[in-house]
Amino acid sequence: MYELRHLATLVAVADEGSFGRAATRLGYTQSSVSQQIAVLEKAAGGPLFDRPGGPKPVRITPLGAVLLEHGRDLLARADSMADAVDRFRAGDGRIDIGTFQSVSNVLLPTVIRELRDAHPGCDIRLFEEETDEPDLTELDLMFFDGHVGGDIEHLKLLDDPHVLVTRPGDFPPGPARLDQLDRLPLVAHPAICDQAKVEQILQNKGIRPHFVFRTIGNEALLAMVRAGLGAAVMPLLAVHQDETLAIHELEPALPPREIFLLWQAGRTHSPLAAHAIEIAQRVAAGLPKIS
Amino acid sequence: MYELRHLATLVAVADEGSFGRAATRLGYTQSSVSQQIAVLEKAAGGPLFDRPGGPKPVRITPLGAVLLEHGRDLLARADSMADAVDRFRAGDGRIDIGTFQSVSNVLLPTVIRELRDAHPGCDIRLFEEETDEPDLTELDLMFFDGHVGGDIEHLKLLDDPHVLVTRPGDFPPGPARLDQLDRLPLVAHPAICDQAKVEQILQNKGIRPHFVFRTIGNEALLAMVRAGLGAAVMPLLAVHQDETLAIHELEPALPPREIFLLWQAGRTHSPLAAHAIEIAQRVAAGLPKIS
DNA sequence: CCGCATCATCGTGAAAAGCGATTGTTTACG
DNA sequence: CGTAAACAATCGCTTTTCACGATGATGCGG
Repeated sequence: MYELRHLATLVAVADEGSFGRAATRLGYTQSSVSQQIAVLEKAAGGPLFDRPGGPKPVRITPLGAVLLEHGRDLLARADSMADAVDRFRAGDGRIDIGTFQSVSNVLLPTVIRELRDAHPGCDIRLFEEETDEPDLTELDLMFFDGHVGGDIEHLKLLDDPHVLVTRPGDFPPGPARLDQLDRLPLVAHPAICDQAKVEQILQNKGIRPHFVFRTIGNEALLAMVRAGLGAAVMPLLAVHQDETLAIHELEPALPPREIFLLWQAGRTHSPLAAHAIEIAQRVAAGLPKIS
Repeated sequence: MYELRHLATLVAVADEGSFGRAATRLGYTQSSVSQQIAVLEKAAGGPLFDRPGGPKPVRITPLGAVLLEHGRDLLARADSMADAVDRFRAGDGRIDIGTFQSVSNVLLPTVIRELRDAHPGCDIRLFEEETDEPDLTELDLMFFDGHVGGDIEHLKLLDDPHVLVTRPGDFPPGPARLDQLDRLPLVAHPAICDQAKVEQILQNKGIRPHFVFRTIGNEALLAMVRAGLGAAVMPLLAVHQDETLAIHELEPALPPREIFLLWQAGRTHSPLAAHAIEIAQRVAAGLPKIS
């Protein structure tokens, strides 16, 4: 089998026209170059250079030219492979991140921006699926608001408290008592993932809000609140806060929505993924609480 | 430096999902595969596979995927290189042959046909230059009608006798005496190469033909003979013999045109070139004499 | 005919590749 | 819960390869 080292020697000899000069260029001795060429010639089945003898430069044979042409190509590609590895280790490369529309309206953009700033050459791909059973096999990382079975490792990023969102005049300022939700007209997310858990808890407490509208879109929910259709119980991070809306903590507090970062157990992270995890953790820790 | 052997192992492990099965496939032992991957991992600077332990298959890491992708490409190209070498040794490849219009009207087509039949995949390139100083540096072989200085090896293919060509009625059948050429209207090649030597000899003997037309084209010369412009003294091989022309040997014979096959001294021939030399020699030996 | 430049070859020591056996770990199955 | 099976890592060892320095062979130029 041909080896790259031998081909590098072949190229050096062809370039220099001399075994000795090729040896100098490569940091070998002349005899070593002779042997390497001999190995190649045995593998190729014929002489690769004509040795005129004396001070005349050696000349490639037709057979040698065949090997030389392919050899140069191979070496160039081996170099580009080494480059690709170096770039990857430096943080370049691709990362596939899974997310959910209902999550990370606040978190993800910040993480992505920091990641891009740190690794300008990287290729970040986002995959958004609304499902209870995420498929991590094709992803490096995934944001998710709950636990997941299987061979998954998870890192808890933050607790996102549920709040009541109303029009400023429709509800007395300050915290809201949970039982005040009973029979209240509410808009909310569809009853999947985290929302399902919230409604289960309310039901267990005998609290029956009146769900008048459901949508997956956070902005649509808030628009409905502004339009007076009803109030909203939703995770704080899903609320784009401004003066047209009033935020009320709940008492007693509902269990917060827990936001996790997931990845397949036992998997070695790319530098990019490792950095993304670190950034996500830091950004999550620095998020403002209820304002 | 990465070596092809290591990359082949990497690919086998990735394909098989197991160090042991990769070893079986490659004819190694499992421990050897472990070591090869370890070498690669040291070169790449990180793990290339996640080893879950137990019967679970090993899985490529992102870093490993980078190496794997390039490695497959490199190995495929190394294979194609080995193929190219094999094909070359079997007689495929390219051959560059130099020729002259005034030579090889008979010889070259036969040689080319035999060569193509024996090596259907080969690439034969012909270079025709009318010059007294042929340049062999870019050619594998060259047909030529004379000696050449420099580092040239030569193989004499055949003696091509000079003959007198006339219209059947214009000259008594049978051999012609050389002195009969004196003052005879002749058509001939331009006075270069072989033709120059012929005219030198005639002049030394005091024989002064009357050259009424010169052209490089053999067919044009013969057409002029048919048209009655004059007779022609030319090498036999240049004559397309038919009943419209009469061929006369010369007495005493002029030194024949010698046709050589030339190549640069000390150069290793490709199988194709070696075969071409052998064919040319055989075809030349089998050529018909004066008919 | 003798230096000069060059490549081939040989002997030696070092590095590596490969192997077999063993150990440790994880999974699957009773 | 314990055991067997599958698997990779590791260790000691042998064989092969690699690289070197020295020496010999060859063709060229004065």
